[in-house]
Amino acid sequence: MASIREVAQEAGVGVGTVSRALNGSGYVSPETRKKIEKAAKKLKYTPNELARNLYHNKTGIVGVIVPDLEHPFFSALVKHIEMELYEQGYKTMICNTVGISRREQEYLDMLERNMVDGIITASHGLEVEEYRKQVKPIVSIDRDLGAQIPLIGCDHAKGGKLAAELMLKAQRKKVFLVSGISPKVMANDRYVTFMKVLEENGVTVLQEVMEWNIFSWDAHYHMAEEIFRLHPDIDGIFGGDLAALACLNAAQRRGIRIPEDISIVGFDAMTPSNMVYPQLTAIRQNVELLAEVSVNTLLDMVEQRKNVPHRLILDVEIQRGGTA
Amino acid sequence: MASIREVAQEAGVGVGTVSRALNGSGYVSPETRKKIEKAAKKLKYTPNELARNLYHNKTGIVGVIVPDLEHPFFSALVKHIEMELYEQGYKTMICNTVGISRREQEYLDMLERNMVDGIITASHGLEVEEYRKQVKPIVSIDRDLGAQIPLIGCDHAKGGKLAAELMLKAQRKKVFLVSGISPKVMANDRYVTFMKVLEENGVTVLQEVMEWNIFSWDAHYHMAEEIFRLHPDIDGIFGGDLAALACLNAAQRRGIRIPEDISIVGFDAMTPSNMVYPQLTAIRQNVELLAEVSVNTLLDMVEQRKNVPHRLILDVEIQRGGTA
DNA sequence: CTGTTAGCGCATTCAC
DNA sequence: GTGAATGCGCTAACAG
Repeated sequence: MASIREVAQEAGVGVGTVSRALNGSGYVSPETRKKIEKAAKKLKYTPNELARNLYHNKTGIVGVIVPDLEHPFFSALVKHIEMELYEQGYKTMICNTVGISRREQEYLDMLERNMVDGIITASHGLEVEEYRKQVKPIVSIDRDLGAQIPLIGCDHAKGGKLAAELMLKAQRKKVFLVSGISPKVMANDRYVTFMKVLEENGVTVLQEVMEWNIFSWDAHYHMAEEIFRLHPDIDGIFGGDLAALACLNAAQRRGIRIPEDISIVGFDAMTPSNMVYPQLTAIRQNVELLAEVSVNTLLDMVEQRKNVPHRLILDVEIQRGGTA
Repeated sequence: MASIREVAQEAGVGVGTVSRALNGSGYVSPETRKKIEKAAKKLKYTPNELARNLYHNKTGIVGVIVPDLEHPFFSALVKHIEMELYEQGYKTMICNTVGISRREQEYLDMLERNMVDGIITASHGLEVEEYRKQVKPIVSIDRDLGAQIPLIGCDHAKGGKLAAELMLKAQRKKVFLVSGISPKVMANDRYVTFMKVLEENGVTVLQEVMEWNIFSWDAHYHMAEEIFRLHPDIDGIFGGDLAALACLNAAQRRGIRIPEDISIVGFDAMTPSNMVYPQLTAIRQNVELLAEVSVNTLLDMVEQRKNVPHRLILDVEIQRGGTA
């Protein structure tokens, strides 16, 4: 509540001196420093960060945009991003777009209004053009927003290949692929590669396309039920963790033996994939690393530390479970 | 980049007029308004929110403190809090304390420095005294921080009672309770009530106390393994969702039949409880409502809309699954 | 109806 | 070494 001016008055010095003393910038004689510190303590002085922000035109806040915080992948991603940002002295403002691209737009506006110093976006409802207009720091996860905006993601193609190989090893013949609908995101690569590898080896691949911004468990479960109803003869399933888990559950409910009758492979390998029995076999992406790299790339831009690379592809690996 | 002054110059009017025209406050003649709007568009004027914040001494940001964003309950809670805050025109700043009370303290400091207008805390590592010092709006979830700070939580006692009744109905005789260690949080009530009801009915209750700020799946799983190793003869388990799911998994791995041999009941009934097979029987708290009430209570304080109640207890209900 | 002025609280010149 | 003055960009009160 007390301002720097009141402290200066109390200590009988000028505001400039108080500022220097408390911030350790510039020279202040030991005695006046003592006086100032005493005055500050007496008045319970706390610097008003809003004034600082205005002066420096910087808030130390980074915006993080995700489609759904309740989704295990995004909650883990945000958690690690927040921790990394904290290490580097930044705060995290979060936004759930829940499929509403207007919300994405509003966050971009906040960038322009200086409310945040930069943005990490993992939600992709908005047109690329809107992003291109921005001049301030943005980092994109899993979707190419043009040459000006760094892109970070995992090696989806390799993930698709690994998943396909698991199907081949288990000698599956009729495999179901649950994929997203958006060709714009990198995740699409894993479906393409998965299909390509399997079809080259004479395996039939059926496909179900889900709305790419539907993340609810119920939606996944209904889809799983439909898959088994319409295609009772499939012997393999590949999809995101949630889709895979929903299929596992639906299969168990129907008494299908796993992995004898069917192979199920997920993608992400987040915590819930370990909660089920048997544990889900899945392709794991390294969320911690993804968060760390995203944050550092963004802060390189914010603080103009160095030139940032345009795209970074992180490795993936197999989480061996009991479903494939 | 362009400031209000430049717009005023471009339009050939004063800054006050520009401010009024663009904010819709005060009267501006249609023609000057046109001029101003044209000038603003030409210069791509965007108001700098930092200056506004300084003037109003308000940021429109609410801080949300949780122990672990990756935990299903907290990720759902934060999601719904964020959505509700958004509806009311506020932004969400988040903080993962991951058990480090220093982080909680730093967020309280931000309150004092005016970086956030208020705080909703669901993390309880810090001493109550530190909270009591604060004069700005704080709402606490699940822990009593004194008469000045509104407390919101669910009816843990009823939850414990419902869980106990499930055990009684299944005629369990030796039940294991996985509880947290902190007597300061409301969650403690459910353990107390659970034990009380069962012991009154002649059921033996064993107990394992977990570090209350450990939320990792691995920790839970190891604990579950230990429980079955040391107490192979138990026929019932009650604990948080994660503990219950870990026990379910460990039981299935050991070939224990569920629910024939053992009843497992969770608390929270978050999404992962539906992913397993059979679906977990659990006590559900209404996270959406919890989020909504917390936000509204806080904003009542921030905007001084009305007197806020000291404590609010939300109802719980049984999620019927296949494990009890 | 509109232009001018005075802060919001702080940090940084520049004289002294 | 230190104090006074200037400005960050905006809003609101006050003249005109």
